[in-house]
Amino acid sequence: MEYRVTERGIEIESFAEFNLPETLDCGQCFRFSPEADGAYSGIAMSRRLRISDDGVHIVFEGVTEEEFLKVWVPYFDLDFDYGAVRCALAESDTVMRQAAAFAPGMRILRQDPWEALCSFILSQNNNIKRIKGLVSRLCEHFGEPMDGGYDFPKPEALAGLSEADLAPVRCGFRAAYVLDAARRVANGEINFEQLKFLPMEEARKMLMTIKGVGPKVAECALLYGLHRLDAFPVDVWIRRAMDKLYPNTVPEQFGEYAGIAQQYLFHYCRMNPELLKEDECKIFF
DNA sequence: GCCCAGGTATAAA
DNA sequence: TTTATACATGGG
Repeated sequence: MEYRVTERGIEIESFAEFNLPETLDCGQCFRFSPEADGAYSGIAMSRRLRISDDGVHIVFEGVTEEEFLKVWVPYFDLDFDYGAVRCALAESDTVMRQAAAFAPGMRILRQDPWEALCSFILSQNNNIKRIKGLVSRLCEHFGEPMDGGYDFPKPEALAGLSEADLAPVRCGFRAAYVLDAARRVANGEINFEQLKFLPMEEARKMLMTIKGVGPKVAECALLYGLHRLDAFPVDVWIRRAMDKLYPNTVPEQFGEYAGIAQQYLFHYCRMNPELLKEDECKIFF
């Protein structure tokens, strides 16, 4: 990844395979938000980041060379060729081609595994706007204060709490699930280093021993937190589309990039909800 | 009020 | 093994 050190921070040239809203506002993370000037600001990996893209340069504002290379190149997966994956997936069928073309600048972030697991436990039976609110309150109440915000709380900070303690988060029945996850991660029963390399089916099974973690949350933790691009797509919308598109097949058909395929489809469907309405019969039906 | 939201646990068929 | 329902909360 070519970059320049400037007085504003680290600059790279804008390129088609890195689009800020497509990457940071596609439902894979919940801690970034756009500002009035179009730049995105948020806290990830225990650091605040403001990042802007004027179409010529992408600027990691105030970031040092060391931090860029150590933190943000991995976080945004900048050394990986998403164009090649998009091309490969586009060959699989016409809907996948449209979905991949809809957000050509989407990348799969390498998020902190605990934050991803915990965020997607909170995500269940919820909408993205409210998920952001829950995550935000969890951080405000239990995360370390830092740089005009709060870090995502470590599992150890939550492991000793009670459901009553989590009341201000207003996450309802998910409180018990978050606590079980925090305890099991804190005491080492759930080991992310191990999950990173375990065969997919075993990794899913291990995560699903956590209360409130089913196949969907497990998939999200594996894809977004452990960068397992081969995680099975099990989102209900995607399953519905896939059952129609690919009858009598299994969702692993996208092989090592099943997770990326799922994220393209999810974003495409979420931004174009009419696609999944049977009576309007746009694409999937 | 009613419906739904990036689901899951639980019970029952 | 598959199918139905409750679950806390709040935005549309």
